[in-house]
Parts: sequence; structure tokens; C-alpha cells
Amino acid sequence: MPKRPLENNVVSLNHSAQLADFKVGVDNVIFSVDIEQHRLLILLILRQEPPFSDRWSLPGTLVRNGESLEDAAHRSLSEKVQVQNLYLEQLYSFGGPGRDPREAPDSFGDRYLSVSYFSLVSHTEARFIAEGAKKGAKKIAWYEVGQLPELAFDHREIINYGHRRLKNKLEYSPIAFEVLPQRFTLNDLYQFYETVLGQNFSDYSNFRTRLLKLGFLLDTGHKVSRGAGRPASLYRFDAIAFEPFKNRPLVFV
Amino acid sequence: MPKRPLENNVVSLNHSAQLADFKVGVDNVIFSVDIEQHRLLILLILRQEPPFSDRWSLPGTLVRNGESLEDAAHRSLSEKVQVQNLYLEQLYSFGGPGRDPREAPDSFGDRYLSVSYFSLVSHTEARFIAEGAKKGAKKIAWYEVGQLPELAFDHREIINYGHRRLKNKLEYSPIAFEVLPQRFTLNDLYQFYETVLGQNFSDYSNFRTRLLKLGFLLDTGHKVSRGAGRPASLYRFDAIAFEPFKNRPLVFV
DNA sequence: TTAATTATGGTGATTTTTACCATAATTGTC
DNA sequence: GACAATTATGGTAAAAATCACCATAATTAA
Repeated sequence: MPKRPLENNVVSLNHSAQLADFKVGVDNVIFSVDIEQHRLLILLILRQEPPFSDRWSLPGTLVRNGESLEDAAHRSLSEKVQVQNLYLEQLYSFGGPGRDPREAPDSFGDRYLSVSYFSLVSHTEARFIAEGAKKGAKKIAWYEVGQLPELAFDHREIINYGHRRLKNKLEYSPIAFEVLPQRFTLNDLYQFYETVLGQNFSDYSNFRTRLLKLGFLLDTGHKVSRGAGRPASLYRFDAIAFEPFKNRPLVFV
Repeated sequence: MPKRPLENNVVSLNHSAQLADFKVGVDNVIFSVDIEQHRLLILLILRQEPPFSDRWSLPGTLVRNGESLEDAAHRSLSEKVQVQNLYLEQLYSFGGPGRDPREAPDSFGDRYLSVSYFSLVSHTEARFIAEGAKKGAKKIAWYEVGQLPELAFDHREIINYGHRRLKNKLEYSPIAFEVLPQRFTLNDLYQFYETVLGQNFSDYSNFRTRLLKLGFLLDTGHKVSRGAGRPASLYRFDAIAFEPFKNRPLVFV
């Protein structure tokens, strides 16, 4: 497709100010919380092809004809990991000139814009898809947020953005319950929050009383014993009882 | 540019799954707060050319070669309104297939992606640029958020998103001080918050004590009299004293 | 001079947060 | 089977923050 000249209003720019053509990709910051080992994980893939072959990067894909951005984000995830329960939302778009080495240096080839997404997947459910390694990836792996390798493109920046969003989101919305098992103990929930938000984000006892007072955690009546100590009650999340708390902070750091 | 076939991994999709080509535009939700008349305003332009000619829409522009997204957003603003003090940030990207009538129905032409931005400009400073009406706009006007006309494209949805972000942002960050005059009264500030967040968001007296206790509003020593009543102290915002409050709520609704 | 108006700086009741502590119910050990 | 260790649970009291007011100060308008 030939470049079209801009509608000729700005005389001084007329010869050079042309509309850029874009390829649009999605990049997905996929988080998973391992409460047993107290690790906050991000899914990375080892790139197989240039640019940045043999560098770790976020799973991503270019958007296809007829495909929505969110569909593409879901596809980028489902090609790498199998999981039922997940939360996904758009993060930010990165599209400055020169962010992708595939762009021609004369600035007349296609630009590459990345619409980034952030996902949270159930750690107990999540399974790598073996076939996923064929789709442009040599390897798939979970990395702890504190121990990331060097990354391709501007993916480090995207991750920083996603990490901030995850911490913020956790305080304001019930995304934890999207990926926790149906029935969980209050300690499970506490470990989840602590793993994401960092140690001493709140006293355990106060965390319990605050959450229970809100009234959207229902005691299922069942108990579970895990090693020594008094058995813990299993709770479940009541989405209807949560409604009044939408857009309100649940926990203060 | 010819369509490139996808790298041939997925046999069943191979014949149809092709990468989409995009034009990328920015659309800008430009807010302005008129504290005298207690109005929250959005800048709209009356479109001159198809698609949606003679419909009101957000100011926007297609991204040019060598231009960053944020530069394009700034340009879309500065073509319509002259203003020194403003706040601008990226909002959300809308890019589903079929969101722009210029897309070919067979889904093999260019797609149109809109990276939306949200701006807050000083109401006292802001002046329409006469020449701006030539750049694809028949008219430029401020509309109250509660009284918007029918809009082009999915701009109504973009505005809803922007309005939510504005209200949220105002509670968590000092964007009001970007567009208030250097020196302002506490009542100015209160009117600003009330105009954006709605009536009875807080008691005036409690608003005053809370903000003053935080310590980043400095009394300049000057007073100003506006009609009847005791003269009010003029304050200024101290950005350094504000640092500790970053990412903390200032006002609860 | 007096009333109306706006700004300012309180007060005390109520609620929330915070830092703890005591007890209950289990497992593991001697 | 007694006892220690461990984890869960449900408190308490002090401190802090929120909330609904109110009294007074300093100006303009009549």
C-alpha cells in the first residue's frame, strides 16, 4: 500500500509528514502466585527467531485480520500455557518510533506497536503447553520478578508497568479470587497478598478481621488440616456480597 | 505492501490467518474544569469530512512517521487549543475489527486502532485556535460532560473511560495543581474537586483540615477578597513536600 | 450601624486502624 | 498418654482518622 500524503494544510511539513503504517502486536505480562514457596512469577519465553533470538521475552503475537486485541492477548497466553481460571486486562500501549529493530531505519517502513496486557493465572492449574515451544519459543519458564534475565525489546519496561498494576489491582479488586481455588483458607489468602505486596503489608490477625467483617467471605463449614496446628476453616468468595465494595480499597499497604 | 502469510505452524489456519495492517490514531479526551460555573467540560470538534461528517467527535489525529504516540496526542491538542499548563496521559487502546467505517468490510484492508489519551488543561488559560477549525473541524466547542451530543465512532465509550480515570486520578494524584493558577484559595481547590467528583464528596471544613494537615499546601501570606465575606488566604502547591504522598489517596469520596 | 456573607479554626462523638494477647484445636515427640 | 510445638481464631485497648457539626473572624452590602 502506497503512503498517502497528508491532507495538505501544513505547507512546511507537506513533503515529509506522512502517515505511518503499523503492525500491531500484543505482549502479555502473565503473573502467577506460588503461595507455598512465596514466589511471584512471570512467564517468559526464550525467543527462537530474530530479532532478539536467544533472548528471553514476554509471550506475544501480532494481531491477525478479524481478531480483536483482547482475542490476540488470549491467544498469546493459550499458546503457551493451559489454564482455566485467569484474569486478563489491557495494560498500556508502547509505540514510539524505533522500539522494534524490524523497523526500517529510514522511518518509512512499518512501525511496530505493542498493546500490552496483564494476566493473572492460577498457579495450581497452570500447565505449560509442549507444543507452545514450537510457536517461536525454544523454552517456556516461570521467572521470579526479582530475578529476571535480560529481556528483548522494551519488555523490561512493560513488566515494570505490569507489576505496578498488579499490586494496585490487588488492593482494589477481587482478582485474587479469580485464581485461588474455589475454597481456600484465610492463610492462603494472606500468603497470596503478602507474596504480591511484600512482607509486613499487614498484620495477619488484623487482615483476618478486616476481611471477615466485610462479609463477602463465606465459611463453607469445612475444615482442612495442613501439618501441625489447629485445622483452618475453608472459605469461599461471594461475588454478590462483594458488589458494594467495587472500587473501594480492601487492604491498605 | 503485500500481506505476508503467517509463519506456517498452524496448518488448519494457514490459508486465512494473516496479519492485519493498521493505521494508528490518537484520540484525546480533553477535560477542563470551570470552577466559577461549576462545570466539567470536554473539548469536542465538529467533523468536516467523512466518515461521520457533521458529527461531534474527540480531537484526534493519525500518527505520522517518526512521531511518538504521546507526540501525536500533544499535537492533536495543540492544533485545537492553546494552553501552557496541562496534564496528559495515555488512557486505553481501542482496536477491535470494525470500529472504523473506513475499514474494508472483507477485513483485508487496513484496520484503525485508536490509542486514547486523557488531558486536563487550565480553564483560565485555554484558548481555541482559530486555525484549528481548518484542520478537519468545522467548529470547536466545550461541552459539559452531562450534556454531550451524539458522537462519532466509539468516542462515547472513550469518554466514559476517560471520565472514570479523571475522577480516580484526582483522588490519588496532584493533577489539580497542574491546571490551577500558581496561587489559589482553599475554596478554589474545593470547587475544583466538587465539580469533578460531584456534590457532597466531602464536607468543606473537613476537606480543609485534611489537606492542610498533609503539609504540601503553603500559605503564601497573601490574601484575596472576592465579593462579600472574609478574604481568603492564597496557597501554593509544594511539589517536594508532596513526595511522600505519591500513590496515596488524598480525599475519599 | 447592622445584616449578610465567606473564611477559618475548632470540638466531641463515632469509627477505623493498629499492635498486641489469650485461647482453641490440632500434630509430633517422648 | 502427657506435653510441647504449631497454627487458627477471636478478642482487647490505645491511637488515629473520620465525620457532623459549631463559633468566631473579617470582610462587603444595605
